[in-house]
Amino acid sequence: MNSSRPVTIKDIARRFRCSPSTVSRALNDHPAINEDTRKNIQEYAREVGYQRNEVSLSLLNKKTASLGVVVPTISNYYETAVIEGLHTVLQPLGYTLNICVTNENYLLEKEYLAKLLSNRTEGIFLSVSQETYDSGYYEHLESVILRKTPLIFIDREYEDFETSRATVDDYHGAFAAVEHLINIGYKKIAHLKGPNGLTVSEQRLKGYVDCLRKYEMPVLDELIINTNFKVESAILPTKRLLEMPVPPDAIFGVNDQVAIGAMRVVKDKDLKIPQEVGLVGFDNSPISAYTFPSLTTVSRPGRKIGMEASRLFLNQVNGSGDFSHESIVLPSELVIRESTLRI
Amino acid sequence: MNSSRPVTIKDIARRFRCSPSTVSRALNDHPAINEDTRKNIQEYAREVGYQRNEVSLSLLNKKTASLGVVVPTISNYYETAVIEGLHTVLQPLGYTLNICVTNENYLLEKEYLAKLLSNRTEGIFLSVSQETYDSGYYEHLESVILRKTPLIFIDREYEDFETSRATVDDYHGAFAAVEHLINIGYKKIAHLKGPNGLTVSEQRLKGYVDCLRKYEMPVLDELIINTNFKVESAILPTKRLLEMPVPPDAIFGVNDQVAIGAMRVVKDKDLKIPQEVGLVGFDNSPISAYTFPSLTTVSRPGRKIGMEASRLFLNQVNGSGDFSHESIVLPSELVIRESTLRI
DNA sequence: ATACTGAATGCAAACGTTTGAAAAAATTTT
DNA sequence: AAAATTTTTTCAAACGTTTGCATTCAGTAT
Repeated sequence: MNSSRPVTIKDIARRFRCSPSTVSRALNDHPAINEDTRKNIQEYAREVGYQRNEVSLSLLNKKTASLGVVVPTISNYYETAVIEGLHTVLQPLGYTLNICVTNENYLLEKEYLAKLLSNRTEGIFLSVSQETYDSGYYEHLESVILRKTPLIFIDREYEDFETSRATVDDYHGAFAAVEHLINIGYKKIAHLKGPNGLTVSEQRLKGYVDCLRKYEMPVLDELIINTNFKVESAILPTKRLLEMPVPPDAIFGVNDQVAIGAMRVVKDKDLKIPQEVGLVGFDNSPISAYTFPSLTTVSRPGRKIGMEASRLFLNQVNGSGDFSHESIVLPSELVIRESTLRI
Repeated sequence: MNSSRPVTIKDIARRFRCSPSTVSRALNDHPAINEDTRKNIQEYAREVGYQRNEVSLSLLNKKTASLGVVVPTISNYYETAVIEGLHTVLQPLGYTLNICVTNENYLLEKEYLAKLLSNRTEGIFLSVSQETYDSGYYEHLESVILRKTPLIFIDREYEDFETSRATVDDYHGAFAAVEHLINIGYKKIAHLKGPNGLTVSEQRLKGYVDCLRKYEMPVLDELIINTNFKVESAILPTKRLLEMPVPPDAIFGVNDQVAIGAMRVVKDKDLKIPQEVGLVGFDNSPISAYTFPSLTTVSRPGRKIGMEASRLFLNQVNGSGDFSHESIVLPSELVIRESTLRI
């Protein structure tokens, strides 16, 4: 059934009773080839739909022009934005992106990295899975380092390796968000935090905590509740918060999804936003501008992160002499909208 | 700088003063290899971090185990769900997914397909770009067909080719949505449609139109307005609708994003949902359940589509004898929520 | 006629791996 | 000790392409 073997240079050579070298040169417009020969061969090649076998070329040149992108998920606005950013820069340069989704799973991550190396990928963009982060097992990265395959961390970093990384300044973003709430006059600010162990979760939590401390407000454990970044994971925690004897008057969600989940619960309780409860998210996802009320949030430039990460990669590849390992931290910006617009 | 050439079988052979064949067999646990030799070689290989060069194997076996996924965008819930579905089925079978984003651009799509073929991809999942669809140029697919590379259409189909495809029943989903609005008692139903030319847009529009006709309601051009699937593209059209002398009392959005945009505008005008204006979306994206009010929508099983598409691919590959071209149409289901819960 | 130039083509090796068949080495049987 | 058998290893080809160097074949200058 799959009988139609792709046409090769040898096939063409046989047809013209010449050597493969001649065909190769003809197809590549080598000057030493007779004009007629060239034309005939090129025409015939087009006719039979010849297409260069890049696999053999990869083997010969030890260049694959393919890059690995290993991420925990792609069902998020932010992650897809990052990929888009990578794409924007790297596609025009001829690179192919190999996107691998780990589902926050250590074993899968390990497997993917091994596979990418086996496939002689020329560079890897990695946002480590939560399991990896939790466990602290980073042996699977050793081989990447050993092979000197450029490795760029995205967001979730690992400090023991000398690698480049591009991250967003989660800490200051969170800090600014909470400071904004305090400035407006909210007195009891809760935080729906992300999964334990992840840099993003921890950094945002730290921004929240440090800001409260700076303004000498108490940091209460019962006001810090876990979520898994998804809308529905915010529902129960928010309910719990609002049923406290003295409920919080503001909620800082670890991302927009969670904040929107909280918004729903607040409204179900017939509490006014922002008058009775203030709400802040994180990400500045497209939808955050169109909820009712619109959501105050912290922008997180995913596209830019992708583009910066590409730049870091290219620096390493083109870099003369030593690798120049760089750490890029993009600022995150507070975007004030209706959900905190207390008058 | 990139001085650390990966260790090859030849390197190991030299080290043990034996032939590459022996090393290869030792590494693959071939029975004809002496136990000691095997152990020594395997241990050494592990030590120096040997990793099989899959590129050379691909060349030898004419198998790449890589599949192309060509989609217009990945910044959508639905598309990422499809990819997740593909992933779920194909990753465990050892396939690598090569995700290519065309940005609805014909030239890029063409380029990607050529590249995938050159890289000897073993199958291609394609959701054609809008430009392709509009222009009707499908020549770039000829070579895929010619090479008998399994080609699975996702969503947007092209009827001139004998290929498999997996799509959602947009037509009946839309029909059901509008019928539901009519049943509840809405009298003047507008439609925020998707970009012209795309199957999804057209099918949903057709469902809308046919349903109105069935119930002998007028189909008014001024109630059908274009959007580009994004939230913000719904804002102006909805404003225009609501400023009509006799505004519509229900709006059917081509997707959830658009419906949520409309929701925002309706609320800005202080109109009650669902009492004064009914709203329906399409996709059943996670957020649609948590807007306020929650959004009635039509489910669109992206994950399932991905899994079905995988199945179609596997059928073709494993299929004895002729290709069995199949067309899978998954049903879409109405999910009734608060935005149409008129009492 | 002979040597020299230049154009056009072919040869062979290389990239890293696998594999059937042949060869070599070790072991057993007579 | 020779023959037969078994175990272990090597050879060589193959996958498709490129490329430096050699070769061939004209044509031109001496």
